[in-house]
Amino acid sequence: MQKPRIYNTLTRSVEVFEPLNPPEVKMYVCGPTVQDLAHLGHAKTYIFFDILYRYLTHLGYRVRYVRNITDVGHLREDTQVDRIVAGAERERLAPMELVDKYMFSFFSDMDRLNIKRPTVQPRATMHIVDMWEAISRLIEKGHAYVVDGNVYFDVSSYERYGQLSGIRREELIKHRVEPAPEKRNPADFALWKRAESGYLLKWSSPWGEGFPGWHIECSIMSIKHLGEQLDIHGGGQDLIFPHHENEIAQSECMTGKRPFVKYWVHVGYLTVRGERMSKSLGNFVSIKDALARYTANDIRLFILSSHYRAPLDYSEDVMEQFVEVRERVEGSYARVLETRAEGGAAGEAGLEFSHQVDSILEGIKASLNDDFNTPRASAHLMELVKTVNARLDSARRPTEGDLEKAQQAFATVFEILGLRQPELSGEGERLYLVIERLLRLREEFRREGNFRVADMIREALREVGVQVEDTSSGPRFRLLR
RNA sequence: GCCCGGGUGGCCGAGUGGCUAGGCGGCGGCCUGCAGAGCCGCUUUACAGGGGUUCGAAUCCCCUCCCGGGCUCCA
Repeated sequence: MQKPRIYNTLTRSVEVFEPLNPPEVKMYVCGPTVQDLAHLGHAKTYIFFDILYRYLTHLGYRVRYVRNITDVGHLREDTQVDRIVAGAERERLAPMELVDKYMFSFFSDMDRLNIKRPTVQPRATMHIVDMWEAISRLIEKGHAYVVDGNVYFDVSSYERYGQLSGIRREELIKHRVEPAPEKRNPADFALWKRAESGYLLKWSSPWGEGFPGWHIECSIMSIKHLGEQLDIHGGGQDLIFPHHENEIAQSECMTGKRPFVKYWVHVGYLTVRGERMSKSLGNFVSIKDALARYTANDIRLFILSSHYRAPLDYSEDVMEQFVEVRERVEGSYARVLETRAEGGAAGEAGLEFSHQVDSILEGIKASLNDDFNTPRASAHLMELVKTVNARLDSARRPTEGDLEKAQQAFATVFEILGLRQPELSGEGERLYLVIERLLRLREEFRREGNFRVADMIREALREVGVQVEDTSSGPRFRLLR
């Protein structure tokens, strides 16, 4: 079996993927801070890791996939206020009410995008005690120090600091924001912050009441749920520095084991008119808004269309292109199912057709093995569509074997890429029966040559989103979105 | 300022030295009562600009222009 190759941010090169302990794969992906609605930028990252998860599973790896929920400890730079606390004030909710609201909203978004649920989805607030045990260990080992109820990581105690981001140590002395004066070094970062009286989200600790720093949670949760060394750790490119850099420092100092993570994987930004989609720029589209307009498959095909490390520019014009793509892909698959339901000619799959389909599937695997080149994989998917359509259209009726081959190929590709299979009779059998009766009636008019009435029926159905198409084997219809 | 990525045909986007990316859109053909869908063909001597290396460069080197990102807020 050809092994996949993947780009490792740590080495800045594409490497052959060899997990530490095959066939087991330990994968950790940084989840969202649940303070607000998730947007399409989040979707790009999590859809990519979903494909990574699906593909490695398809190859036979046993993947343990952990994606956390950050529900505390993520400080805003300007105010030094926890983002959850800030969000709670904004919406006049208790902090944990806000967390519940957006955590469940996020889960729902992920399900609707057909993103598989990770093995474990731990929450930071469920690991407070684990965090301070780890912080205590770092203090004992001389990697952290306490000042007035705050605990900081001592960056100078870890000589490899900067390895992931490539930031040089002398650069770190500079700073944009006035650093907390009690820090020994401006680059030191908080492991535990003291909470002022009246602060809503706080826990008691060996250093007084407070709350954890943002970076420590991912070290703790990944080690707790996956062990001291991971195969894959990923997230958006924005997390390379400081979040992941700090995670490496903490984790390796804590466990004494190196490397903490074998492959660091980072996903490029979703942009709008060239600029990064973000809350602060106000150019974001929430996943819910996007799903009100487009299907999950539209969105997934769009995201698949560029390489995961490259930026991808969002616009409605481009989305419309992918609506067309999706209709073509789903249409081809639906025709296979329909033709199969009607019954194909007896016989095995044709040799040539069979070879064509197999080589397309090989092409998809080869593309994914090559640093998860999903644009090339989707080009192969279009090839499958074309090949299958041509077979369905040909004068020689497709055999049962052909149809089964085509259906299996689509099912495999859909599963790996996480595309939802179109359903032939989804919402309500009765709707379908009504449409069929109408079409039967229309056939009668057509036979009589009464095309005026036949076209009226077709147009009326079109107005309510039912596209009627006449084919040599009778009329078919599909529901438009 | 320092450090990373980028600039590919009307549009989106693969491609790291020779071999058709793919899609969307447009045009034409086949099919069809018409439409739609599908298939075939064309649009495609595209690679920011200028030098250089090479038998050969979108791909390697140098310079210039432009864009985005990171430098302790972000997936």
